[in-house]
Amino acid sequence: MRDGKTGEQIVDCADDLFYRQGFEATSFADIAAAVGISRGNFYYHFKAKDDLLDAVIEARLAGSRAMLAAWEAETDDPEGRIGCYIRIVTDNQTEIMAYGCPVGTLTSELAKLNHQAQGSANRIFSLFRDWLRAQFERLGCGADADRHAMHVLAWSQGVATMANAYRDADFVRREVAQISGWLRERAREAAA
Amino acid sequence: MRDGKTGEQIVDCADDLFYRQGFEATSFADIAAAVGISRGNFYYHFKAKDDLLDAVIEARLAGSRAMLAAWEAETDDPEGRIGCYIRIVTDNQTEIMAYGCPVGTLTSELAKLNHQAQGSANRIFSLFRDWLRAQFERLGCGADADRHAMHVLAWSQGVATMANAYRDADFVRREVAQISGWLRERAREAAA
DNA sequence: GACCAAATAGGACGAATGTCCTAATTTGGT
DNA sequence: ACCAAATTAGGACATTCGTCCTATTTGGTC
Repeated sequence: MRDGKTGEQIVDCADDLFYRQGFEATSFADIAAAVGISRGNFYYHFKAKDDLLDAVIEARLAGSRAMLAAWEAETDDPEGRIGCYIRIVTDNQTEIMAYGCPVGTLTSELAKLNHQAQGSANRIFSLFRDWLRAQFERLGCGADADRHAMHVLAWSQGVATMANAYRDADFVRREVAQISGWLRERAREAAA
Repeated sequence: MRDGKTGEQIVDCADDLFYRQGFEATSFADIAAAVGISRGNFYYHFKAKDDLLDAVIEARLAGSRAMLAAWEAETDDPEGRIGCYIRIVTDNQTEIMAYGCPVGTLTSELAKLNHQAQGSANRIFSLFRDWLRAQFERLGCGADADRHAMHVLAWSQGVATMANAYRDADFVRREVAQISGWLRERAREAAA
């Protein structure tokens, strides 16, 4: 499973299609057409669709970890790092306006399907949550760190949902400015 | 179409199932079993699944209008009315933690399916948006009224998404308290 | 060049889907 | 009691789905 190039191509294409069309709405035929292989060849690499979903979630986890590492390399300042997270919504504006947040829309879909992979998908949320909490702790927010992390997560999810509904780039910019102001205040009050 | 009791029962059951399972994941067999009619009888009331979706959206619009009217009857105070909207997330906590926001999850799903009813579903958002804007205008927020309305909408969507992911009632309460504080500040600065 | 395991293609399978058709039943007015 | 219209039931339909099975091809090793 997941060996060599074809396995990775399947995961990459499935990742993309799951994001743009949703998990259930994406069939093996869709993925096979995108990769350029036959449907039958699928079960050599993944013995079920759920296994493919697991692999996609694992890939997203790895991608998210790499993104966090890049942000950590970019700056040592906690406020700046949290700012990196905030800027996701503007950096990926086009995709978010078209398809929403990859994490939020997947977890919502899996929750409705009552799918076993709900827990795995939530681990992506927890990855960001824990990382944000660590930054808020370094900022000196103490016991409020996790609450602030949840607040920022919820903020990004709300912005993504409304950006997807209204495709309004100005709204996204305004919200980024507003939450940045909130973050600055948290940093100021923690310094005191 | 939509005449008499059976038509309404179909819409009610479909509304509920679309919310709990999603639109695409809900089949005619599911709805027929819930209503207690045969699958074939369906096409006498709705000639296609999309027509049923339209009827469900229309029913949700009507329900939302009724809710707004109830809030308007409850209090004349704009801040109090906006507070009614904010309290949705606690009043419907159980359902939201299990299935998310009915409006947000539907629009997200339809966006991914690139479904024609996207526009209709967005009208539910706009119903609340316009109503909230009107309340902020009466509060004296002037040109910021629509931005505040979008902010409150995004806030509720973010809270619903995270509540759904983590099923954390305390988080919901904290966020309600926080946005209520924000609202009070907007009222205070508008009064000045 | 022979051999073998890995990888791929293509089709078969049953189940489920949305849709449509027709016959039976119920309803309401005369 | 009767009839026409409204309503319902049940099955047929083509299609698509995830899954499985079996050949065939590929690529490397002696």
